[in-house]
Amino acid sequence: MARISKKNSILEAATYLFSAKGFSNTSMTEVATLAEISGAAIFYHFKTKEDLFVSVLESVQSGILTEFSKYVAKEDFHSGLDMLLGAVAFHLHLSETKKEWFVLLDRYSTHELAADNRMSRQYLQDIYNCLVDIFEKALIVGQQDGSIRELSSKRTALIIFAMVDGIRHLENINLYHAGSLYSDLVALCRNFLENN
Amino acid sequence: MARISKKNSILEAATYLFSAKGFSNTSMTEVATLAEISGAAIFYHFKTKEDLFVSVLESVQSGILTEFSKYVAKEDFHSGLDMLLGAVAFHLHLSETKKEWFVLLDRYSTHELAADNRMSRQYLQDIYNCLVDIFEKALIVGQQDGSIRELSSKRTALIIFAMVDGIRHLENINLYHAGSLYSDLVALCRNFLENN
DNA sequence: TGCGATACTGACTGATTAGTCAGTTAGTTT
DNA sequence: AAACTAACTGACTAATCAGTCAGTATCGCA
Repeated sequence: MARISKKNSILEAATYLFSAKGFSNTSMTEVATLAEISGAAIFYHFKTKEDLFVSVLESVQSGILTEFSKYVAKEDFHSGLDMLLGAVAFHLHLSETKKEWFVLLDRYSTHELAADNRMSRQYLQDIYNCLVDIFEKALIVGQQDGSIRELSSKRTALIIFAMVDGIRHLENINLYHAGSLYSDLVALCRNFLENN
Repeated sequence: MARISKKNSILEAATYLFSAKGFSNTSMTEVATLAEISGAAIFYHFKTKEDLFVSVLESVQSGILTEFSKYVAKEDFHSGLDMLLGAVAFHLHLSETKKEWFVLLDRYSTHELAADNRMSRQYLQDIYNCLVDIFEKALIVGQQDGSIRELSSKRTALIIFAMVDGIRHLENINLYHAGSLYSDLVALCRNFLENN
């Protein structure tokens, strides 16, 4: 079998469609068409539509986790504050290059599914913990090296995550030109965190 | 006709269901059952399902606009900074008491519909402009009375809106206890805006 | 009383959907 | 070459859905 498994092209098609149109607005037939496979073939690889969705979520989880660990491994910072601002910028950057992932996470149906599907819930938890942890770690480093003032690292990490997330949403609703706010956001973070 | 029009109970049922389950996961039959009316009766009052949704959005728009104008009319502030922090708190408060409204606004389908429905787009624009304007006005007042330092009121208003919105989302994903972050958020705003 | 309009109902339809299944093809092993 | 298996297909089904329609009940009003 020279070509990479059809299973993968189903996953890719499903990721794109679930992200672009949502779970219930995407039919298995559409996924099959995009993956260039018969409708029935999907049910050979994935038991149900929900099963397919969980697999998509799994691949998003693995994608986000590896992207962030690659980023952390590569970059080298002068201070905790720089590390945090860099993480904010990288988060915003990744959410543009891998928009499908983040749009999928923003969809309510994703969280509704996670409410009664253990594995989905776990994947979501992994993702959010990864996204928040990177801020928290930077905050702790920054407080140790003196670049960031004293404050609860856990709560502050959540607040910063909420801010970044909020900016992303603002961009998605397409009423305001939120892209131009990235620099303001970074400035706000610096201003708020810096050890005067 | 002693009882208030059935049209209203359809709207109420639809608001609840569209918010709780999403547009495509809510069937007209469900709406009818909850409104205690026959399935066909909905189509007497509303031409299509999309038409019903637009009416729901209209009622949410009118609800949010009146709630905020009532708030603005009632409260009286010492300074622009107090006005802004009050608006943040009120926004968070309203999003708890009228959760259906805000959940509906968070749903992707709402924005997808607005993308090719002029009236929906207008209602959404009204809502977001209302929510952002209240921050912008407070920022301008605060800069005039000296309680808030110099910064772009438009961009800062958007950032603050994004923050508040982000906190709301964080609460909805139900992984973190975001309610406890309200005070941290207000503190951050004060710290960032205050004219040292 | 009777007319017309408003507000509804039950029974239906055509389209779409997730999922099934019996069978076929292609590759691997013996 | 025969046997076995993994990957896949086309044709189907049962359920659900938005929307239609012909008819009915209830009302104000002439």
